[in-house]
Amino acid sequence: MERGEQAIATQMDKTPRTDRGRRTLRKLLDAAAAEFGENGFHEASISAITARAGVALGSFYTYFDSKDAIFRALVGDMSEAVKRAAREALTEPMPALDIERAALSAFLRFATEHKEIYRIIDEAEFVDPQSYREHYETIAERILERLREGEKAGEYKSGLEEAHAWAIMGMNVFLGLRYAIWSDGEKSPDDVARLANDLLASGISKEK
Amino acid sequence: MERGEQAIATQMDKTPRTDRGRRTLRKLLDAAAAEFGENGFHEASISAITARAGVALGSFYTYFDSKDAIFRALVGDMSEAVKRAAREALTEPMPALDIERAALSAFLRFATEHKEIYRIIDEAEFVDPQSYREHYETIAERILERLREGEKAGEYKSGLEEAHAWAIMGMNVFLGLRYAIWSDGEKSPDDVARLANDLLASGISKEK
Amino acid sequence: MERGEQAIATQMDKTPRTDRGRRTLRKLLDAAAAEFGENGFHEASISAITARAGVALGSFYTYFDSKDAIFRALVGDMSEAVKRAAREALTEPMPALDIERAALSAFLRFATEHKEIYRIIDEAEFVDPQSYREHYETIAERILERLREGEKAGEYKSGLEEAHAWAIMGMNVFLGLRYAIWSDGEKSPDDVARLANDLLASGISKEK
Amino acid sequence: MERGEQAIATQMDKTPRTDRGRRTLRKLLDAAAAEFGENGFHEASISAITARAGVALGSFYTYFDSKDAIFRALVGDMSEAVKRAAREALTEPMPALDIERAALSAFLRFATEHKEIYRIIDEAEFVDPQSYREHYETIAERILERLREGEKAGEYKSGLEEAHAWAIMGMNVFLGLRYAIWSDGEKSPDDVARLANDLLASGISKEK
DNA sequence: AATGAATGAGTTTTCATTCAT
DNA sequence: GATGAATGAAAACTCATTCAT
Repeated sequence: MERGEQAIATQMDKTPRTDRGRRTLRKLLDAAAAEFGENGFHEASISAITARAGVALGSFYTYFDSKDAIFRALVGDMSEAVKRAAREALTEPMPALDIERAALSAFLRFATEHKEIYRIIDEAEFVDPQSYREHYETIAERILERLREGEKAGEYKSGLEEAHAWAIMGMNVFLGLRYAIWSDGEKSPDDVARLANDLLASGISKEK
Repeated sequence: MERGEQAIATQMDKTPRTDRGRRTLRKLLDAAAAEFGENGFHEASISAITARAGVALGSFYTYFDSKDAIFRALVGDMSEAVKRAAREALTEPMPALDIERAALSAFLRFATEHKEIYRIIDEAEFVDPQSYREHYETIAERILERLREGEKAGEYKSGLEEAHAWAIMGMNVFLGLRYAIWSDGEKSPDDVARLANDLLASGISKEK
Repeated sequence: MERGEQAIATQMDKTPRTDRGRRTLRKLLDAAAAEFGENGFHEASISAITARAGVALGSFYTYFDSKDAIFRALVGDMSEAVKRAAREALTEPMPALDIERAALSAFLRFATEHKEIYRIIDEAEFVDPQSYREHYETIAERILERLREGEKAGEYKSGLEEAHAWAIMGMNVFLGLRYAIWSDGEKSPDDVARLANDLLASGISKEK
Repeated sequence: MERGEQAIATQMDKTPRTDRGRRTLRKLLDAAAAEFGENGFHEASISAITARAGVALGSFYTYFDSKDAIFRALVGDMSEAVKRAAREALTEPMPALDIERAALSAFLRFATEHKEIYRIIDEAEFVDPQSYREHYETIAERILERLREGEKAGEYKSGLEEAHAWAIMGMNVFLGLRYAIWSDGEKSPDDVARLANDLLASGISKEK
């Protein structure tokens, strides 16, 4: 969570004006990520968050209007972080397929480091449906753009469309669930990504 | 929910002995499915469920031990129903790829009819993690079995493994989310299934 | 508070269905009257009310939706009780002036018995302004009607109007404050009423 | 609120020493009058007052010891202001009855201009009962003095006593409530005062 | 079996007041 | 004097669960 406070704070017009305030806000966001990740939105209590952050209960409300508000801030934050992780893995030009592989690999690595991301984003389906939907729609769009570019470059078949993007995203998400969250490292991110990339490239049918 | 009471009740040793009892149990399950589907586990209240079912609050505990219990029963029920829907679509022998297509198509149809499954199963991640995990693990196993059979039959490449099953399941789930839950019918289940089947068959790379 | 539960309960669709329930509702109303009377709305707490009533905190919400709700119920109840006290003093036909005297006397007696009435109705100005206003408007109307009748009967001057009713009500309310609430009985209700009645009858100017 | 800071500040030994300080105190008092008038004591918050006054939250405590303290200061201030308004209307010698009329008229005018007095003084009943009582007792005394003078001057009947003063005060207060606070100007202060004066002079009985 | 009243632990939220800068 | 962050006690309210009838 290296950035975001700026933007988040702006949305709340509770922007801290002092340095001390900025430090407290940061402590609260980190504590909330941990709490929500470990216990889920409903089990997490404000007082657990403030205890973890080492501030008084009331201080929470200096920075956020409600439990929902900090959750929403966090979802935006994580959503941004996931996308950034992918973006950062894609700096240099690569063949279209390699881009997908690198993106998945980066995502798996990120999810392994931040297992709480699944809980938090999944729980948004219930706590803040709009940002849940936006999260996936944005990612699907980005994938679709890449498909179009690969198509234009003659590396992909023609006729690719939104549904392909959702299919690819689904693959990635579930591979992440299985191998980043529920696994103890039996398969490395690169191995999983390579395997998925083969599937994506040429499917599973036996070539005749 | 055409069946299930028997099994559910068994899990609870609160099997109703009279006809009247069986009717009440059924009313409660249906009401719970609707409530949990509309409002999610935490927003749903026992009293809302009993009100919907038209029975007294206290009667709930004649049939279930707790709020968790009825939720768990429901997850099992829906999980079972999803699998059954797939199974029913797969009675006659078909080429391996066609089986996958038919299964996806059946799932999409089922999800369209029962939009509440997504909420209920997704929420199990938080309320009853074990059955959430079991749900997906069971489905992945079934897919893997089919992959192995297709492999044996020479229709699929060799080297298919668990990860492929998870990738396929992820595709299916996200296509369901996008086209069964969040769509107003812009794409028919069959269209989506065909498209996904092509991807599965031969991937997206331009063949040389 | 001899009546009212019926009406009050109706307004809340939380009508108790059993006898036990009706008894609890009554206990809560009485406890609330005492609490609000002694401590005022804001100092009174739900838990103090339930403690006084000898029921559990949660039971409060079986009968009322909020602290406001029970207060409102109580204001209606007391408002009704004040009017009833006046009405009961006015059963037999009397000369117009005597009616006013009897009404004031009855009011003073009632206020002496139920000192909490002032606090509760006065506080309605802040907690439930509408019923505060309605309370006084209704009483003023009743007085005005009586003035009109006395006028018609040739006992009162002509030209009496709403403002006279408010003036009379103000006299009565402040005499009640001074001699029913803030006095230790130095002047009997009848004495005060007689004195006010003289003022009302012929004013304070020296007749020429 | 043209004066008072001096006196108020004295009661608090927090008298501002600089000009800037005096300006801040004034801003706080005005803001508090507005807040308490609009929202009542309990709904009003210190932070709303300081926000309105355009000063920092903490600055409040440079001038007042507590929320109660500023409220009490305000009640004293308004109480004083009401009396002053009456006093100012009574500079030249007049017949006794005319004095009462002029006093009422002045009061109604004042209340029309400062509708917040009613809320603030009425709320004192709950927040600071002592000053509430003092407020009315002082006014009643003043009225009683005037009655005695009119009596001595042979303009009033003999036998007038405290109760008459309270009756007159009640009339005035309720006429103010009805025609200064709850009216949109349908009746001018002078009209109301004249009408009340007639009632006071000779009552409502038909003369024989 | 059914009913609906009773229970009370647990949570969010508010806000007057204090304090460090 | 001014600022605004920090504090924590206090209170309303919810609701799963129990229980008497």
